[in-house]
Amino acid sequence: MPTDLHKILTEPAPQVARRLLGSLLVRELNGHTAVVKIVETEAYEQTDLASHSYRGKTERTKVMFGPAGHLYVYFTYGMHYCCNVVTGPTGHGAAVLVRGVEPIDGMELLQHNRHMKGASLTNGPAKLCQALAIDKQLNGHNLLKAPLQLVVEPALSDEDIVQTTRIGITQAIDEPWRFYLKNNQFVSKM
DNA sequence: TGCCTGATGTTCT
DNA sequence: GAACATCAGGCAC
Repeated sequence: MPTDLHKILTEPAPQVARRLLGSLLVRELNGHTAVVKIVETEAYEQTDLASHSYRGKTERTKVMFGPAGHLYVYFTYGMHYCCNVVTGPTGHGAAVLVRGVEPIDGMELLQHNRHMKGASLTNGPAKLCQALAIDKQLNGHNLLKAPLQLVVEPALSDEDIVQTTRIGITQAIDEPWRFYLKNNQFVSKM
């Protein structure tokens, strides 16, 4: 892993969550390529009651305790996948949930996977997983490699970023660890 | 526009 | 056996 990227991803999860805004995900599937920009994230730390890693390492959460820069995919509500970027040093259970992405290229591939168009294509954690065809087969995947690559872009200025409390959770709801880009239609509405 | 609910399976208590 | 980091569709207003 490039030193700078490794340095970025081993920072505390809230810092990584903020830093990943504007970064790109490159997905290769069936000879097609889709590129999306991350516009909404949430941080989950090991000390955080809402985090899957809070209760320690289990068969499900072991990826979160692995090296930074890997993908943690989990299945929820019986029908949805959500994807996280593992952060922090190995042995530390932290990750950044990707909640919203903006299509940059390969729109046809995303629309094909979602059977629809518009902002609701990728404005939610389970939606973007469906659009990018991310499922448990990619759990533990190294994000430096195809078919799913993370490309970190230069940090954005504070003026472009909004920081709020997290949504869609029932524990530790007061932690201000949700970050999203201002005026972006691909940020989830909830 | 906004609230409510059903779908559905894995994980942990 | 209950909780769950969700979504889409239906209904009332």
